[in-house]
Amino acid sequence: MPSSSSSRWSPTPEQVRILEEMYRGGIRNPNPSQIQQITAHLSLYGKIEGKNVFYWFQNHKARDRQKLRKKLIIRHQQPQNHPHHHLLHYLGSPPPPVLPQLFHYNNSFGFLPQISNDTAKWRGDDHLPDQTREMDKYYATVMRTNGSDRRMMMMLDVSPTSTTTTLPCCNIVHNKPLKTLELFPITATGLKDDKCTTSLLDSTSN
Amino acid sequence: MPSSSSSRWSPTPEQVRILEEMYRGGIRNPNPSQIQQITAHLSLYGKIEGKNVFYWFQNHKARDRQKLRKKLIIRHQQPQNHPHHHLLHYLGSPPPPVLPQLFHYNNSFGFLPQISNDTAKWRGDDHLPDQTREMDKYYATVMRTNGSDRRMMMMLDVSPTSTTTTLPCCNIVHNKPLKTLELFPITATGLKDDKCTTSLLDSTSN
DNA sequence: GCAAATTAATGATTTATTCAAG
DNA sequence: CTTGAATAAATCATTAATTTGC
Repeated sequence: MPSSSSSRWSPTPEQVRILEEMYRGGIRNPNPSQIQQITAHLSLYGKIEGKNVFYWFQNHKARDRQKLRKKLIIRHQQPQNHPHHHLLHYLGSPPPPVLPQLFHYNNSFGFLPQISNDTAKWRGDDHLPDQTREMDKYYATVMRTNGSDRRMMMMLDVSPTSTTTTLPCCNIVHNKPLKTLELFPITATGLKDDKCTTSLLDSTSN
Repeated sequence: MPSSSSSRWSPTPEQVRILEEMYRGGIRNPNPSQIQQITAHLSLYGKIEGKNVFYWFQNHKARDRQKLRKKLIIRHQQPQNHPHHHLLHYLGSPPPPVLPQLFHYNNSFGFLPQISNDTAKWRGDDHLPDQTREMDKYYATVMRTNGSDRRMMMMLDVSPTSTTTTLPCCNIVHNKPLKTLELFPITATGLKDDKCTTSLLDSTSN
C-alpha cells in the first residue's frame, strides 16, 4: 500500500533527473503554470504534487548557492569579517544566461526555461501590452495535518473586478488543445517579465 | 474599472482595524480556511484578496518582532557583539497564551484563534486525537496578471488516499458552500492520470 | 547478511530581508 | 517613510544511506 504514512515526498530517480535537467536548463522559480506542467509530467514517473516541485526548486537553488558560498569562503579563507551573509545573496547561481540546448523539454513542454527573475525583477515601469500575461509570482505555505494528511491548495481569488462570475474551474487558459501534456503559451509571448524569450542575457548585472 | 493600475492592495481603515484586532486576538499564521473567512469578511469593507490577508499577517508579525528587537538592543546598548540575529529569533511575540475575549470574531466565523505553533511544534510524540482537524498547512500560489488582474489560487491536493480518478478538470468539491468564495480542487497534480491535461492543453510546439 | 543505531540528504516550514508602490 | 509583496536564508523533521554489532 501506498503507505498510509509517507509523510514526505520521495522523488523517484527519474523525477530527480528531470528536475535537475530543468534546473540546469535555467528554471529557478517556476511560476504556477510551469509548476503545473512539470507536475503533470513528472507524475508519469511517480506520485508528486505541485508543492513538491515548488519546494524542490527552492531547496535546490538554495543549496546550490550554499555550496558555492562555502567554496568561496574556503577559497579566500578570511574568517575575520565575513559580512552579513546577505552580501553573498546573489552569489550562488546567476541564472544561466541562456539555456543551452540541454533543455530538450522545450520539445515536450511549451515553456522556455525562463531565466528566473532573480535578479531582474519586473520593474513595473513599462506598460505591458495587455493581457496575455498569465502569472508571475507565487507564494506558498503548506500545512500539515495530524497524521499523514496533507493537502495543497490554491485558492482562486475571486477576481477583483469580476466578482466571482464563475471561476472556470480550470482557470487555466488552454488556448489550444494539445496532446499529451503540453502547455499553453504560458508566459507568453515575450513579455517583459520572463525575459526568457527575448533578452536572455543582458542583465547579468550584479 | 477600478483603476486599471492599482498594483498593490491598500487596506481600508476598517480592514486594518479588524486585522489588528485579530492579531491581538492571537492569530499569527492563519490557515487557508481562516484566510478565506477573513477575506470574505473583510471584503465587505473593500477590495481584498486572500493573499493580502496572508501577507498582512506575515508582515505584521515580522515587524512587530522587529520593533521589539530594536527596543531590546537599544535597551542593552551593547553594540559590540550583537549576536547573529538568530539568537533573537523568538523574541518578538510569544503568541498570546490564549486569546482574550477580544476575539469576537469567533462569533461570525467558525475558527478559533489558533495559537500559532510558533514555538510549540508537534513533536510527534503526542498522539493527537484523530481527525477533526481540518487542514493545517496550505500552500498557495499567487499569480498576477498584467495590469490589474490578479488571481490567487489554492489548489486542493487530491488527497493521497482517495485516488479519485475522474476529476474532469472541473471537479469542484465545495465542501463548504461558503458564500462569497468557494474553493475547489483544481488540477489534480498528484494523480497519475492527469485528466484535464489531456484534452485541454495544446502543443504550442511552434 | 540483517537490523538497530548513526549520519547524511533533503523535503517541508518558518523567519528574515529585500524590493518597490504610494 | 510606511508597508504590501516577494524572495532567500535558516531551521526543522523525516527519509535514505551508512555504519556497526551480532
